[in-house]
Amino acid sequence: MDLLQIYQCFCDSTRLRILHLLTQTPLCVCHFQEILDEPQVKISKHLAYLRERGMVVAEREQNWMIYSLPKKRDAELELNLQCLQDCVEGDPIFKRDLRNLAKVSARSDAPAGALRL
Amino acid sequence: MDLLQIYQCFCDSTRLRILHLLTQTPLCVCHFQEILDEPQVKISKHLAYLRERGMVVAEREQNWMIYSLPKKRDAELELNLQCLQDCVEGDPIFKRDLRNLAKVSARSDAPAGALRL
DNA sequence: TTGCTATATTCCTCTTTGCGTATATGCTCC
DNA sequence: GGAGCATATACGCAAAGAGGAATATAGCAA
Repeated sequence: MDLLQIYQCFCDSTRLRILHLLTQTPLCVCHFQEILDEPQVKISKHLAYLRERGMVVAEREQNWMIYSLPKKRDAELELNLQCLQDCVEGDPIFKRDLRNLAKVSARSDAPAGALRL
Repeated sequence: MDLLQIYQCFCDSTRLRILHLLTQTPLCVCHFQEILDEPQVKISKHLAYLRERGMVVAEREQNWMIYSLPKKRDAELELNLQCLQDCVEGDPIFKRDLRNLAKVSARSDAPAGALRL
């Protein structure tokens, strides 16, 4: 995974929001659906895109697929994720996503692997 | 110019190399051609792409168009340009670009507005 | 088995992007 | 004016991307 692929992954708003959420906690697809308020197919395809490029990893837990950032990330990804977090500070959409994440996590109806906050 | 547009501008290798060079100095099109060793039309179109999105500004100086980063850049662009510089530290292609830039600037046959190192 | 939930994939369409060839524009000098 | 240099734009094309509708797959429960 090189720098160019990082930027390619970053250049869609849904993917940006997904990655931003994953800097907080692992999540399953239905959480993304609820937090981002986007259709399942859209979420699923963007997650596949990210996965093919090594930006996220997935593991199945019963019915759910838990997506997370890879444990070992190389320096470029780490730098850019940090930069992303700095950049979206104060952005209303990303802030709302975090609020929605808090709501979802408060319910704690999540599979064990997700929502490790 | 929002964050998404920044990433869209960053997700092509020619544009990345152009922006990387511009963090060093303003340059005209023929300098990019020589430093990057890419055809004129390719350079010109990527510069147009960047210009349309406010990532670079251009001013004419006689026959030449001098491209540079905007004097006032908002925080997101600044952060990402810094991140880019950190990320390409040690990358052979970007290093070669800098060497080629040094060669070109040593010749100092540049229009007055370019190569303000 | 059947049914249900969660997720992935296929098919299709539309738009954007990237590149090359060719041509146009803008400026300067004669 | 014309020639020549530097740069931009138009056109065509192939490939990638994004989204929706429909369908397929995987796991679980009864």
